[in-house]
Amino acid sequence: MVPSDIFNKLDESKKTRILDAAVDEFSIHGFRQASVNRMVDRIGIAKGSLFQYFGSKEGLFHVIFNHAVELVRHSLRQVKRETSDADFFERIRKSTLAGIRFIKGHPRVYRIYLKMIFQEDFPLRAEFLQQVHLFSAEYLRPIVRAGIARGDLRPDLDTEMTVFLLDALMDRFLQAYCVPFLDAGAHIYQAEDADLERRAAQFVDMLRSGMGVPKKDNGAGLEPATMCTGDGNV
Amino acid sequence: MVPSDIFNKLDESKKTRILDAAVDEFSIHGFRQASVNRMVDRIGIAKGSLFQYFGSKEGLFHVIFNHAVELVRHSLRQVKRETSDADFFERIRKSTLAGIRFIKGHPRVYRIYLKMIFQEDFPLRAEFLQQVHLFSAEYLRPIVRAGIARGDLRPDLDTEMTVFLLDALMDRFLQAYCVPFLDAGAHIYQAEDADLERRAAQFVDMLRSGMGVPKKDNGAGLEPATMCTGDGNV
DNA sequence: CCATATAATGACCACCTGGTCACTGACCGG
DNA sequence: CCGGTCAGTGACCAGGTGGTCATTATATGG
Repeated sequence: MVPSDIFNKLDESKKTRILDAAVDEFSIHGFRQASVNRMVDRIGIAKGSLFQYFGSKEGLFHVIFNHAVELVRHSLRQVKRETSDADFFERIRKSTLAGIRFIKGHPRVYRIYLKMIFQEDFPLRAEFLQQVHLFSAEYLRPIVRAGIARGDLRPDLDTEMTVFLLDALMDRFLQAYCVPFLDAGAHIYQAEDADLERRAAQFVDMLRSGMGVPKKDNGAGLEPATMCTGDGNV
Repeated sequence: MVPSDIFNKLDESKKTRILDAAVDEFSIHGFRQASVNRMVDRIGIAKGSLFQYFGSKEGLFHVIFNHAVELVRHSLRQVKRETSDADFFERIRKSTLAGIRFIKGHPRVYRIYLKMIFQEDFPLRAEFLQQVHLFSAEYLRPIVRAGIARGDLRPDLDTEMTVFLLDALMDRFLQAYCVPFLDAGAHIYQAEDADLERRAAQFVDMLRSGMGVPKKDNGAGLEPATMCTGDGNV
């Protein structure tokens, strides 16, 4: 659960080196496939020491993991504060871009998260995913509620379904940024900031207005008459 | 690449037993963590036999994999045929539910797919994901184009972004059905058919109309006259 | 300078992995 | 009944795993 006193008494640079190597290993290989031998080789300490510090591979992971949770929590709080009085769609847009920023700042942490979702044999997987779920729900639901209250969102929305859609899309946006082949040709994968901004704006616009032709009056163009012929074909 | 002649000459029930055990093992453990020893134990044949049939663990996986691709391809073709003359949103709704049906029919195949996305060390990962990407693009893009042509979709849509959104949401809908904690409280995970139908309908409605309050006139259906006033504002 | 407490070490353990190959025994044509 | 073919076998291999612990090195205090 917690690094031993012996570990805490180490000088800071050594502690950093150790944790850094561990994060690296877990982010590349997930839990099971991560190798304690490789870690100690890279760090340059004896294997026995690692086990003295953390008890087991799982204990080591636990430490890394708690640290990651703290990072995420802190980041979420900050974004929420920064956007609290903005329009609903602006909040979503900014939150998405904040997610991108987080990934850029902590790419390995995000990779560990991805591994965790889809690898059955992570320790604490269930508890962890439960936490992420709570994060997401606790983060998005109030935003949706506020959006309805502010009059940004249709009041007849099903909150749960709305949260699901937002969660799904924001999550996928982030995944598409760092997992190849997940962006379905939208060129989000490792895109430049400017492109990401544009994509995020597009995506939020679509959230707002949907994909369907406006039911009534889309004054946009020419000959409004033809656009409103009752029959479906043109 | 291909099972040896020796394997093909086995009687059908034995072949099935072998492939079935392999699919099971891969779907539970992914590639790396899958154990050939466990497979042969379960099947009740000697380890040497498996290697005689498939050459290597990777060769065995290749056979499983090709079979899976064929299943998916077939399923996609069928859905496309069945829905070809429906309204855009109806096509999306039906496609999503067809996805659910596929997962119910081939849960292990879907699990292998999920593992593959997020596990770096799958053999052929890149080629495979490329294929899935093509499937998705080739499947959705024509539907979007047809939707615009039919007048179901706003003609000003960015096709790539639209495909991305659809892909993201449909994929997540399916994931939420079979991975816990991914449905953000929408109760899609292992839901009953009736609930799924309702959720799919809701989700398609949101795609159509978006979440934002309608810009102008939300006269809720009455007075059809107002629906076709030529001028932009009401 | 020694005695003691404490931390670092790496050889070692049991176990598991994918893969090999000399052997076995069933079958078949002559 | 023989010789030959051939699929099936499982003991065996080298290499890796997480984890242990007797031994050694280092620091501390009297």
